[in-house]
Amino acid sequence: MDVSPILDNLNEAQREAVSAPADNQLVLAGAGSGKTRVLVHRIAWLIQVERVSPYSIMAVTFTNKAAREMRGRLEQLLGDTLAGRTRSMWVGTFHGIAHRLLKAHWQVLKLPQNFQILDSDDQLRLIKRISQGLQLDETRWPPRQAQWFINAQKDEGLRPDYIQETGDPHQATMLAIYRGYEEACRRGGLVDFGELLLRAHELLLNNPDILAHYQQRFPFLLVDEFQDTNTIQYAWLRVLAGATGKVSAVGDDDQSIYGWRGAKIENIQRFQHDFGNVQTIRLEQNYRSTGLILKAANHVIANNTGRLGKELWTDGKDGDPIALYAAFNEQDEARFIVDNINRWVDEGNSFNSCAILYRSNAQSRVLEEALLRENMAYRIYGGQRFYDRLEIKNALAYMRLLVNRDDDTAIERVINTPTRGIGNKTIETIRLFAREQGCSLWQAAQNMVNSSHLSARAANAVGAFIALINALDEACTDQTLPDIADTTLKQTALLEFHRNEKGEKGQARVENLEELVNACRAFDPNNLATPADTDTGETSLLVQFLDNASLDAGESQADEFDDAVQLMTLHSAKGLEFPRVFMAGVEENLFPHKMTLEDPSQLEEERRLCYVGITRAMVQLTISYAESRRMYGNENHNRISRFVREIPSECIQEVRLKTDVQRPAGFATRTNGSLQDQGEGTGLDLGQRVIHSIFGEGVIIHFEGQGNSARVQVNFDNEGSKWLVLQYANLTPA
DNA sequence: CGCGTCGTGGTTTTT
DNA sequence: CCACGACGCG
Repeated sequence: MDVSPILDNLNEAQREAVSAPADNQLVLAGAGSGKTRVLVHRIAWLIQVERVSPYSIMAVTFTNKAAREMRGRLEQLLGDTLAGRTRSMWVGTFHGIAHRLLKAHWQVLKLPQNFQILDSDDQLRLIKRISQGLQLDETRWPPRQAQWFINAQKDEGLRPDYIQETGDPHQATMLAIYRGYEEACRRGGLVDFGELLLRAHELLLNNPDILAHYQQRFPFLLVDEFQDTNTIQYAWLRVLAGATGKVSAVGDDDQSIYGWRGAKIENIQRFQHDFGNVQTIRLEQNYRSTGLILKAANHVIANNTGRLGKELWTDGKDGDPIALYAAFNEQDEARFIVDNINRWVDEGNSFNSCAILYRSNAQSRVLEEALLRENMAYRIYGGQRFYDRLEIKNALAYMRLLVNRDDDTAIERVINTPTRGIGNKTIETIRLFAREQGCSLWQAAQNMVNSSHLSARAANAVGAFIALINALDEACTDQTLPDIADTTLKQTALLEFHRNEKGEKGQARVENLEELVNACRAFDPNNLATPADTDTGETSLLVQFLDNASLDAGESQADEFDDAVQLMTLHSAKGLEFPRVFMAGVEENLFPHKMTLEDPSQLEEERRLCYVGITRAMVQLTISYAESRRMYGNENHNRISRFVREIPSECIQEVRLKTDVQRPAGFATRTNGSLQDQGEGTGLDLGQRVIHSIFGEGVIIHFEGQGNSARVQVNFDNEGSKWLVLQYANLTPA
């Protein structure tokens, strides 16, 4: 067997990981160390050298993107040898695979065959209704909090009956909502994300024959991003592996940034204990960043305790030092970044080689405004995803009703969208009736139209709705998926409804709806992140499409190929890399965020987030912070983040503006603005302290325009920042 | 039912 | 400060 294609071009550690004995292994893969590569080559090794059938391999990831990438690269690496048999391998997300198990064993689980997946939006709506049903005051018991509670319990594998009651009234209320919610899900055949995992776990735990089947089928399990597994995922994996299954766990404890939503970094250590004979391999050679960037990252993360220990290194160049810029305020910071991008692009680089990373989404606004002012194309990641959009969810709700009339969440969503005279009053009456009868809203509505439970007008409207759905169903029989979508949009008048919406919003929504039809046309069940078994022939294309829409929300935005600056939070940057990275707002209280300062473990997670941020940069990293930042309406003076202080000074070069104006103490010397915007010839300078007869003292933060129209933005100590026309402002240096 | 006003809350996000 | 949701009026 010629193993060279599998082992060539791997470094020693990678090779060791790929060719390790077919046993349990833990691969600690540092940022940019070729993790996916190792995973993919490991699978190839198992198949070609260890002669493991692809049929016996399961590979689990967290995101659909990662699953798709893995499958793609796998097919690329051994497409020929496998001759299409990659399909028999299970590659997917935890949720996708759990879904597949539930679909295969719906009868055992006492689920309706076409159970629907509840996304977090649907979940929240449902919880709201449960709370209302329990007569709870929404301000005292915020549905969001209940949702958080329920999901946290499910992540820990806890059903209501297993939760220890503490006698705490708050817990009691949350539990009551949880119970009501579970009942509603059971009645409606609804399964939320946590439930998918929980059920998949229970399926194996409670059915020895089924467990034995899967244990035999999958003697080899591979898990990506192991540091992100939560309690239930870990438990599921452990059950599935049993005494004989071999697990390759790949992850990086230093990049664990999802503890706040249940990920258990400890699972890595537990894995070493719970699974026998674990060989641990570290991938520390980095192929992404320059030496100084890696040095900075290593020093920052070294401040965390309890690490498994890893140090990135490169045999590449040291590269440029990290640039550090002290901005006056967030506007100045944004302008600085934009200026730098301009210069970078002037040097022949592309816009999409630049990423601006920030801790919280609120920071993006100022940055966007600055980019907009410069007419610079940008793309924000992590916005609303395609299948999460209101208009799309409405359309999907209609399509769900075609599959299952008893889907209450779907009815709730569209019974009066577009408006058809079924007001809140009527809906509430139907809900009440349904609750009394223990039936679905659809059944209740049908019943009430035929009896005289409703006013003539309401009965008319509800009857029309029922007729509409039935007629739509009829019209869609035997139609292709895109035709079903198209017919739905037209017959329900959704398209019309949004077309009549005023403003650009309606326009965008119509376009999205048209895009939905395209998505239906392009839908290929064989090309999913987690493809269904070939033996699920009973499931209609429509059902598969709907399931996929719930499990894979689609990329947040199109225009992937535009040359645009990339904006995103540090969290969503994980796994990505960019030649030029700007980390903005690196200040105490913002990053680390002030909510984390009290708790050492949360603070360490912030530090890992910083580590993730630094290691995104390939060529040049620029860190900036603002000495003054407007947050929630008032001015904040934050100190530079402790994380910056953890970077060795030889890795950093402070950016200073060339200027000879004296600065008041406390302000870093200003640097590098674009020259025409610095108020030349006005006797004033950016960053200068000035006095205004009415507003008092402040600092100049912007210049704009020339001559008579020249304006200046001054950040006044007591009045906030204001734009003034220079000619009339009568500013004197302080 | 649709629009306006008031009040509140405001890390991070995938599935 | 600003965005979103609840509530009340025409």
